[in-house]
Amino acid sequence: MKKRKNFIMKIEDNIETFNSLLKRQGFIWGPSPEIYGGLAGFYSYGPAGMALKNNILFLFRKELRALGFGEVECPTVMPEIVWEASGHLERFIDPVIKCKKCESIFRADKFLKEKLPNTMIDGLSFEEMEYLIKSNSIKCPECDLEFENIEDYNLMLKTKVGSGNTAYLRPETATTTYLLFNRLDQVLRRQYPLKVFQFGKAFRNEISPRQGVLRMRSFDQFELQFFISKEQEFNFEEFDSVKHTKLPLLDWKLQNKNIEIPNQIDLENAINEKILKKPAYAYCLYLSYYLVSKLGFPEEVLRYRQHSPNERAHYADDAWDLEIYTQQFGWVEICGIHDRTDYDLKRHGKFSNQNFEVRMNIDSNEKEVPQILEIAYGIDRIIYTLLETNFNVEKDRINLKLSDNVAPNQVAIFPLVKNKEKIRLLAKKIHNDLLQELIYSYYDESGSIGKRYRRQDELGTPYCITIDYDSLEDNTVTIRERDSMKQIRINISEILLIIKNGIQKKKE
RNA sequence: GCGCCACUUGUCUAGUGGUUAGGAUACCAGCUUCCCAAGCUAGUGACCCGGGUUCGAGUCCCGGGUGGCGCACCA
Repeated sequence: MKKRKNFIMKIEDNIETFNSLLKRQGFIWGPSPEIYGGLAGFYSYGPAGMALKNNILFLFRKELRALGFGEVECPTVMPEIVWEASGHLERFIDPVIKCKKCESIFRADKFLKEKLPNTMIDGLSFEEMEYLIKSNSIKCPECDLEFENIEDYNLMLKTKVGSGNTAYLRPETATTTYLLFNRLDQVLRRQYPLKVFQFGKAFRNEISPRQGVLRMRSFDQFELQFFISKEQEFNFEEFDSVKHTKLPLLDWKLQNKNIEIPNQIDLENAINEKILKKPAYAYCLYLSYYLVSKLGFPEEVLRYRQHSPNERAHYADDAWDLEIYTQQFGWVEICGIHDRTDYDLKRHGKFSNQNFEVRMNIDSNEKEVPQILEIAYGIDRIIYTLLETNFNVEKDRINLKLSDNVAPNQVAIFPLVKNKEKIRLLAKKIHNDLLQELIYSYYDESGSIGKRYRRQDELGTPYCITIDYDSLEDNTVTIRERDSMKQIRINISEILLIIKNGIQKKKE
């Protein structure tokens, strides 16, 4: 009889393998709703993705609590006046001209600037721009038809509340945090800088969302705010303890020279060399790095890139992006650090007729409107980049090298064979005991032992514990480490400690 | 939004007008198994949606959706 050749499945080391892993293992699904064909820019998280996300949120919250931050949560819908005050209404509505024939769409102001280089376009009203189009007989470059009126394309999702009041879904969480300023000032007892953060959904009606979860129309932000005095920005206590931290900084002057490689520079030097202006802002760069460093990104994929002056948002005095290098999309912004000055509070003070001037320095009677420094993470982008940069194809397996503290399953428990009842029962007992200790344990008895190891490797589970015949005699089990695939034999009573502290301690 | 291309089970794919829509893998049930995707047996599961052409459409045509690339957009 002919023996069938062992089938060895070749795992392709490419981005398609990664993309299918995201779906197969239940990290990210979409566009949602998939059964109806999907709506572009909207995605869902499966159980594995949600477990990962919750682990990240838990870590961030724990760290921030230790640093004295308070957490708030605001509505996702806010009335029109909020966005008038914040400047988003003006900045997020683009005037566009549409060709009636071929449906081509252009930004009206940019298009006019190009066609009429000698005319001042900035600040013109829609009517004035329409007049320019008609008087100069400006035509569609595609099909030569004359343009008619200007329409607005609104990047904010608009809705009606109650009896028809116009409201918008927030395009960022930050603004909604600022609206709580007078409350926070009281409840945080004027201990400046006030430190707060908010996690939640924000919405942008992207014209054409692409790149999967990197440009969603509904996405999660995690935004930290410092309300701080001008004096404190330059004289910031915590800066001293972090000033020797080196960060990979790519300022805009380097970018202008087409330099792509950041300088590893310590923060004190960055201040001295005027790459950064304010120690408090430099501390924000440090803090943004500190939180991300808990998640297990490889060192070499991370950099800080400064916005050039004309790339900055309407409110920003200085802006740097924390970027991660990905195979699929190149450098991806996962966090923006913005010096928003007193722009937001001044505007909201004015539009709401509130006085947001406070006395921030006990030595002085002077009042001032606080400055705001912001650290804004895109949680979905963190999840995507973390998964992609931790994804590895090894000889005959996929290994998702997630850190112990973010992996969806902390440990998996297997009976070596499933047809020996005593082994199964012991395995289930160990599994249940771990669940009781709030360890995310996963029980699996189906297929061969090797297949079960592979399943967990794809989910990034750092440890697998196998209960075998010897376990019944001497209360020991094998624990197998994901990356090395090495196993050691430990006592059942040691499991909990090893899961909590990592296997390194045991080896030493 | 525009142009070009694509869309078949959970995933990857074969299928150019008549197929019980094929395979791999996954999953599930059972057997086996003293540690890394083994083997055996059985099973579930798909033509993106709508319309048209045709005796007959996964296949051709039109519209829509979604994705990829290019343009535009991305405070």
